[in-house]
Amino acid sequence: MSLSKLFCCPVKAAVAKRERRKEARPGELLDAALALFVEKGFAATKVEEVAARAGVSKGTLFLYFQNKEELFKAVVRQNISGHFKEWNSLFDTFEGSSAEMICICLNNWWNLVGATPASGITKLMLCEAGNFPEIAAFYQQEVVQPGQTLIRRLLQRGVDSGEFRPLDMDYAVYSLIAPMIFLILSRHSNGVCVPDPRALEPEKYIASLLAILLNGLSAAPSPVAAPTPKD
Amino acid sequence: MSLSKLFCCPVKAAVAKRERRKEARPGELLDAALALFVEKGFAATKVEEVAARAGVSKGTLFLYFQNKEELFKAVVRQNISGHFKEWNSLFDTFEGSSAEMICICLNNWWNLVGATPASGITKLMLCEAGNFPEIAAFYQQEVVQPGQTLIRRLLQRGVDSGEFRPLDMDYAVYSLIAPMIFLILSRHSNGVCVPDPRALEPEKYIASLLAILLNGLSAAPSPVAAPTPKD
Amino acid sequence: MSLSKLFCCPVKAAVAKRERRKEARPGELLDAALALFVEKGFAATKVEEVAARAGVSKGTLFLYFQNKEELFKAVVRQNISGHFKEWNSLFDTFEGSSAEMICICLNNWWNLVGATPASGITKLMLCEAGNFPEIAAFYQQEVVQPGQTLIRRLLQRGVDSGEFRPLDMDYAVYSLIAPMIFLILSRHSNGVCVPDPRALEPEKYIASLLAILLNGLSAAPSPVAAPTPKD
Amino acid sequence: MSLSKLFCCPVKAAVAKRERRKEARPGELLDAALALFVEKGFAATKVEEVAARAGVSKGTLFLYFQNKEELFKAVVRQNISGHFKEWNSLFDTFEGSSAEMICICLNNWWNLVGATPASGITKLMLCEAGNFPEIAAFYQQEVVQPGQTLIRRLLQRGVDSGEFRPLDMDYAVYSLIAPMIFLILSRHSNGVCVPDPRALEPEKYIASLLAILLNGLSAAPSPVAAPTPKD
DNA sequence: GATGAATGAGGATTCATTCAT
DNA sequence: CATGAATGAATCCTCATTCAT
Repeated sequence: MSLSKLFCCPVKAAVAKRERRKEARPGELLDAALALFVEKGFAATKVEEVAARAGVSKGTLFLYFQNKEELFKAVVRQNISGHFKEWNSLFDTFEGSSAEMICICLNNWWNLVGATPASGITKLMLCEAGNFPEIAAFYQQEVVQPGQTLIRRLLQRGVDSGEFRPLDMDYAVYSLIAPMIFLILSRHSNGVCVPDPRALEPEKYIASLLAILLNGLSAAPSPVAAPTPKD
Repeated sequence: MSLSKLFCCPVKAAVAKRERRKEARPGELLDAALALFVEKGFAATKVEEVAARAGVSKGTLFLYFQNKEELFKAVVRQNISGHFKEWNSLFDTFEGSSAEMICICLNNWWNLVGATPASGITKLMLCEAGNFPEIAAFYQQEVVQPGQTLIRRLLQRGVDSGEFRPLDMDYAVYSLIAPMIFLILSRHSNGVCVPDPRALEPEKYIASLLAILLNGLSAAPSPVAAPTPKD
Repeated sequence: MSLSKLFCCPVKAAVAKRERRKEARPGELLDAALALFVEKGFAATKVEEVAARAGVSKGTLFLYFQNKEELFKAVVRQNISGHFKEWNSLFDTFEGSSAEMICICLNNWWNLVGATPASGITKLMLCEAGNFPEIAAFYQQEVVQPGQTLIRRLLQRGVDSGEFRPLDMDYAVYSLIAPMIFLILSRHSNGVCVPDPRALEPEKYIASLLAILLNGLSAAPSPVAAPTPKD
Repeated sequence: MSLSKLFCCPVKAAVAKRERRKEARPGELLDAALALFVEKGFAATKVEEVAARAGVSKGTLFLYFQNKEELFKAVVRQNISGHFKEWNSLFDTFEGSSAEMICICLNNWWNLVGATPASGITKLMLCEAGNFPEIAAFYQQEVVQPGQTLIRRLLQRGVDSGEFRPLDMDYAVYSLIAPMIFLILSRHSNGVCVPDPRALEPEKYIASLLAILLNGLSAAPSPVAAPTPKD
């Protein structure tokens, strides 16, 4: 063992405990804040609660975030998952059917986003969009737009290949988006979406949804034409 | 013109107007409160704003509602549409196909609920469910359960008649519920659901949705089986 | 007595008590704030103390002043006496000697400003100038400049008439300003200017000062030349 | 060059410097504190700012001073100039005229106190006297009283020698004290004393003042009697 | 000794609620 | 009934002070 190791390491170790905490703090606070903001909303969440949940005192929170609003913004920024690059490249290289691809995407999204705490951010944004227009705009740009674009490409691919029937893309995209938002909300809505959220198994819901949806999108001639309402 | 008219009538009229206003007060306050609660959330809405929007003073609000929380409850109660009796009887007497019925129901719902201010209540409940468990439970009982039951009957009717394929009802209901919730949210989410809410025409969205969904539900043999994901 | 009086007056009287209070509040608060700011400084004064001294609660203060800083500004604005118009016209019409005029001015100033609570504003400005640059600039423009201009005219009048010897006005003005500032400070300095402020009778101080000063300003040949320091 | 020099000397030097710094710390902190207290007042000055200005961390400040108040006291103590012994002995041995002596004293005071950072202590005391009664009393005892006594002896000497006219000493002393206080304040008042402090050259101000004052004090018969106001 | 992360008492500010008019 | 001035509990945020490293 070299001398430098003899001298450097203990120093490092001594510093470590405090340093590690210091570096962990912002993350712990953001996690606590996410949970509470999602549960109670921005206004109804007290900074002291956030601090307490993160195991620190009120004052400590303000060492890391200028104020409650900055904390909120940081929460949103941290939890906006940047999966789009990955998903887009998956899209470019995928060789199977579009139905298969949609199936994979939805399940993938659930595992990477929907099932994680990050999903709470959608509920948060839905509730607080009115109070944080800039953040809402940021979220729209970073999440809503890329997501919609990706889904549009997914569907277009199926249409182009003749796998799906012709679609009005401006509306068809929501056939996939709406269920994802619903799935997230059902987890945070205390019975307002789904009587017993625990009875809703996301994988089964996705499977059930896809069974209907993919069949509905299919280009194969359907004997049942959707009736047009004559209001 | 007689003196009595000059003096009495205006007074009478003034009183009448006032009386009418007096009786209208609670309603005006509830409308104002709904709008603001939906826009900003319960905690972030100031009672003074509500009063101002209703054209009365802060104090007056407290003549009609014990406190802010009671105001909230009243807002929810007032805006919970009691359309289920009507819809259930419609269901019992309807003679057409189930696809047609679903189509009518959705469009009907949009006109009677979705397009009215009452729809804001759903957004409100989604956001505040965590802070008002009793109200959430009440909403669940009065809206979520009956709604789900009705939709379940709707689908079951189609399955029973052989119009729809067999369905796992516990999940299939959400194929219809999710889009409705999404439609409501898109109006209140400031770009968080839909980049430009004004570009989303509800009637077209419903039509597009039904075109896919009813096709997907149809019992006619479909050449495209939903692929099962192998994670 | 006219009918209108019969009906209007009682109403007026009924409203009066509350109204009067409402109109009196800002003044009461400003008086309380002046006293406390002068005594303890801006930062060390708690808004609750100000409110308490004015006989109201914390919250009431914020009905009349946006925040503590606005309260401070309002205190300065209210207490900046606008005596300069009056003094300038006095100057224009005065017919006696300049010495006499100076004498009158100083005593007049003492009675109208120095002896009133408004004098505390000078101490306040001296202490807080660093923390409130804009207000300091405002004070400089509204008080310091006009005051200095007036004094300069006073002295110039005496020089022009041959009553006073030639003076370097840029410095001579301070022969009169310094004592006034000193007089004000002595009241607020807790022994830091004058061991026992109560032993300093302002009128006597002014008289003593004038006895020396006017003699010193006089154009009459003086047998004692001020020695020039050879550093 | 020997190795020992290469390795030992720098180390020694480094230690030496540090030692020197270590001993210098309290002084650097006191200087920083003086500057900031004078500029912003006691309450508005943050200990962290003081530490930063002194180039150390917040914690270090508390190694040298129990708390902020003790720091304040130390600042006052350090900056109270102990020139009185010196000046008193000068007084006892001086052989020239009293006018000359006053002239020398004022210029001497300016050079030793007025022009140095120590002068800021007067402004500080004036502003904070109300919040630190004990320190104000200490300052009064150590500075105000000796200063006043010295000036009184100065004037009395002139009166006794027939150089000055008879004076009411209780007030005459302030003819000299007021200008000194004014001179100090003008440096720290941001335009509240003097529109442009940089335009006020202290030496010229002192000269101008003495020219008027000594002439005014002179025993030579003056043709202008100070008029008595008849308010 | 020196550091700076952590603390929590203290103070500014907001806003639901009351009540005299 | 309606008003809006007044209240003070509740909350955000600051900063002097402590203490583990």
